[in-house]
Amino acid sequence: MARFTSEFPVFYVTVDVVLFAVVDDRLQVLVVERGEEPFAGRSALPGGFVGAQEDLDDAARRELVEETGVSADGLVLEQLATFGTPGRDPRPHRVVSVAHLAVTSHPEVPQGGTDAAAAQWAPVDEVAGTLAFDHDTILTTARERISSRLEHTPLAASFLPPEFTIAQLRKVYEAVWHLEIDPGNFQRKLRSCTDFITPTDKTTAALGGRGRRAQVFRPASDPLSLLASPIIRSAM
Amino acid sequence: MARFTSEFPVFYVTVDVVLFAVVDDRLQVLVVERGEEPFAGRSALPGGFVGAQEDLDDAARRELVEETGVSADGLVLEQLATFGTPGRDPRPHRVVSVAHLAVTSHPEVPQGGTDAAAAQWAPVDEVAGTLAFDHDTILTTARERISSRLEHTPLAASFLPPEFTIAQLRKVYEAVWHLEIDPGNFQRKLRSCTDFITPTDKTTAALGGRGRRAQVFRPASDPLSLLASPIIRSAM
DNA sequence: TCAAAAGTGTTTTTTTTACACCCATGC
DNA sequence: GCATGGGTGTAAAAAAAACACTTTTGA
Repeated sequence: MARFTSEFPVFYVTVDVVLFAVVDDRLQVLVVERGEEPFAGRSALPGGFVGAQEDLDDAARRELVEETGVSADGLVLEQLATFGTPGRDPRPHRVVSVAHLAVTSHPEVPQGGTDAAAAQWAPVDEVAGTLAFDHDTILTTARERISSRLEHTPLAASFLPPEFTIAQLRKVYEAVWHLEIDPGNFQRKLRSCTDFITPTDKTTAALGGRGRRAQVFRPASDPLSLLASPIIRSAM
Repeated sequence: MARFTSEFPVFYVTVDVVLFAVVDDRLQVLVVERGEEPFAGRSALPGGFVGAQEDLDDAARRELVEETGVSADGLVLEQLATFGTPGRDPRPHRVVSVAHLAVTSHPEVPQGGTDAAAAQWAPVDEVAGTLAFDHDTILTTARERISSRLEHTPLAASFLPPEFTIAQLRKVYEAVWHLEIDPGNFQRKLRSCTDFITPTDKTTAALGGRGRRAQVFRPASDPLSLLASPIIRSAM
């Protein structure tokens, strides 16, 4: 498609996306099964080549939707890091991949139809160590980043629908950080962060569980920016 | 040099380096004066094209040394972010730049000789807003990252020679964070972080100032890893 | 009535901050 | 001596952690 002649080396540039969600109280990542060599049949992160006039994060969003069929609305996405070691792709040409971190609150995968057939959610702990290319390294980097983002920004709400309870938020922290948090202290702490969440006038309808109905909250500011200032300071 | 024909778009990949040092108790950055269009005569970050078989951080280190003549030993370098918006380089081809963050403890610039003639240290506050390409954006990103690294890792020692006093370390924090830190509290806090610094049996010889001689410290672990766990928690 | 989840109260512990004060040294 | 920077002491304030306890609901 493009022909290039130059005095400098040229590269392919791809994007890969680590899309996280909390499903069944566990941190899960969206992976696709590779249909072609190299690594045919192995799991890999969704991703692909960046268009000639396409911005990097646009490419990441596009590839994610194309390859997995997840919906792009409300999807939080930020650049993670770039992986460019010579030989990271076993094919002859040099491929540099700009990895992105993304979070979704509705972790469905529309089965059938497009490429999405090969996409599925997998618990991070189970899939770690099994991925194609250098995607295990990318996944590790992404886990570190997501932990840090939860500590320093209001990102946790991005794992949840627009309205949620404090207990749901707590389960996000517990899933990502892999520890138990005292419900009472968490309650107080989050209620004091008015830049993070604001109460609505609703309580949970009789959904599912027993126990007292919980107050419903919303993120304090839309759009929920990844650039927000530190919110949560310690792991409790 | 390389000829490429492909069904996918191809890119040039460059590296840019934001090299910080603390000079005269101010955070300074190494910039080069551009000799060619575009942006001839303007200041820019040192950087250049990645070699066909070269790793990204190797390229960053190489370009830094080639363009500025700083010594590479003891240089701490980590990937910052990748900038690839179409049109960020006004020339016709698409150029994606992988920016790196670096810190040096000996901010000399060997004058004369190679390309280094055009390199100089400049206070970050003064140079911000004046750089070529999208280098102002890169610099802003780098400042945020360096602040964060100082808070969460033992990176501050990388600004100093192998042996240093607590007051010197304090001045690094003050320069980067742009605030004053209580010397007494800082002393106690740092002395309690035994993973960060360890005392030597020396005190400062009669160097420069009046006042009591200070205890000399060393980084606790060599090599001083950027991956170390959080050290300093609040800004005091 | 009992278990489970929401939410509040209270106490203890730890960390942070402010700032007074002593020590050592050059001028 | 005295100003300057190094370093310690101490107490108040704030934050974090632990955990008992009350409330509200479904079964």
